Amino acid sequence: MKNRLRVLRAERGWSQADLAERLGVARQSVNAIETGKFDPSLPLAFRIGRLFGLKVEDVFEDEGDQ
Amino acid sequence: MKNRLRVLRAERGWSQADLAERLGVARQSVNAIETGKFDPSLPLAFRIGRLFGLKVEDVFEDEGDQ
DNA sequence: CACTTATGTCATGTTTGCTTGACATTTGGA
DNA sequence: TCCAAATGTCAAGCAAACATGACATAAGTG
Repeated sequence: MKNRLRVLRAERGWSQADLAERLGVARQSVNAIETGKFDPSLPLAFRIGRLFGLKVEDVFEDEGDQ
Repeated sequence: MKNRLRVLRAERGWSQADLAERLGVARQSVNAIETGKFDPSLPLAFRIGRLFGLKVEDVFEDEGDQ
């Protein structure tokens, strides 16, 4: 499950802490998602999509495997 | 987080066990998602969308609250 | 140089997603 | 009516998604 979070965030000039605050999660959670340590929950994925004005599919790319 | 899983499944004449097998999860997990006990993980939400040929947003409806 | 900001990471703990196994209830068909 | 399939639910356990706090490092800026 790859994602474009780092690019989208950088485009807006936000730090990981900025994004975390807007999403209502910890900074470490944003970092972990960006660095691929784990995938967000579905509710969080929806909040991310809503924040960037994108569909979930346009932020996260399913790799089919598993 | 509401979802149309029960309707989509019924349209295809599948039991919860049928759907669970196609998704690679336990029957109880399908039941728990349909009855709103918890939301699926993001990877599982993608598998569900792919199985029904729909976008995640067309299966799950974010209620904004949390 | 000293200081701040951003990022990465580790450790520990709680909550949630999901499992297996079991059992009760409902529903449909023979 | 009897039986089987479908559904709902509970309990116990594991793994993943969070949280908090701490620390290291790199890069910029005064």
